[in-house]
Amino acid sequence: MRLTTKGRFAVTAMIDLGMRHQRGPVTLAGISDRQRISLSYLEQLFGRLRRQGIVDSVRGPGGGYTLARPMTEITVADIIRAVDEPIDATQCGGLGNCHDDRECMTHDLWMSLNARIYDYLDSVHLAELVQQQLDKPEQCAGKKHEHRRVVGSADLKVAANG
Amino acid sequence: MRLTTKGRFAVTAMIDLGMRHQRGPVTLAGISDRQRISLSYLEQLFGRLRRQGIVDSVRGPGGGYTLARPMTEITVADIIRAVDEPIDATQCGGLGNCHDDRECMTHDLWMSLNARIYDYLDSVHLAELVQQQLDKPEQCAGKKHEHRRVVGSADLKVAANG
DNA sequence: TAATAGTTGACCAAAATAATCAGGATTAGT
DNA sequence: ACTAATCCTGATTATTTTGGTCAACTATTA
Ligand code: FES
Ligand code: FES
Repeated sequence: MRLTTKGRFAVTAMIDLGMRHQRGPVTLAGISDRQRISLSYLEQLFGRLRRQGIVDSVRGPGGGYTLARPMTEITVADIIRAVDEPIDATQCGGLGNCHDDRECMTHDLWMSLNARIYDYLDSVHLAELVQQQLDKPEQCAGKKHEHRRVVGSADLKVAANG
Repeated sequence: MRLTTKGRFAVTAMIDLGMRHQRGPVTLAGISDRQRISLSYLEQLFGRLRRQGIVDSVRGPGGGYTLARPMTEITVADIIRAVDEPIDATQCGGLGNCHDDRECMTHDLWMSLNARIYDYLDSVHLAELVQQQLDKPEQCAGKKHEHRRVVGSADLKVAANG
């Protein structure tokens, strides 16, 4: 399990896709423009998402990407797993080349920690995140925008200009 | 929030420390040998952990590192926060330099996702992980074992608070 | 007291690895 | 044929990881 900007970009892009997939295929150029993510990078990410069966692609003019499954059946963990290929296990790489009993602690430890985090990320569905975005009143609709503190713990300090 | 091998190594090392801090300071050389983590890397990691007040250091012969707080008051998020300096927010960096209405989705999205993950990792204490290791019988004592891609979703269940 | 050895502390630089981007090739609609 | 889009493969950049050196500190020993 790895959690970097790569996985986050993928989740962001998938939400963008989820918000407008009803109106036909969504182009990566559009996502790139809206979310300010490099088009080349998106292509790479969606290449993996497609091979993992999370999205479908339509080539040619009028094409783009569309969801391969309903949003309720796509979890955040699915997305991250697809683009951020999982670390196998530990330094043993699944071969168990540790010769003593103590080294295996690392192995089990990472595996269980991974499992716990995955277990959580598997409980968050794309539908929730999309709905969460749609529920927001036009927070920054053209004018000065004001961020609500949807999250309790982070010290969200935003300097809204205006 | 970032979750890479860096944070994982730190967690692994902290569990090793937690398992034997009762018998006095633990040397990084010992952790390096047991967990197969580069000594230089450990020094770097524990330098941060010390500055964050998570561990204390004792120099000279018989020295090493010891926990600065009881294990029940150290969370996984604490450790990861200490070694893996958190990403600020998004590309706007908390300043809201997005000029249009749509970009802010990224901001709130990442913030809330971060908060959810931190919220979870804050609920996992070092004491649990240490106990989890101590509870394990000799899992791979000289025996050959094969590893699989257990990172599915429900393959590896964790018995927390055992 | 003085010397010695074991240990952290801070720093730098190279090597390994991963993230990010650029350009061209391929497919399909008009 | 032309264009809009996905696909593919390599290059560039950033980050992680390791290795090394030297100084500071402290317990042990002579
Ligand atoms: S067997 Fe995988 S780390 Fe020991
Ligand atoms: S204000 Fe932070 S991303 Fe728009």
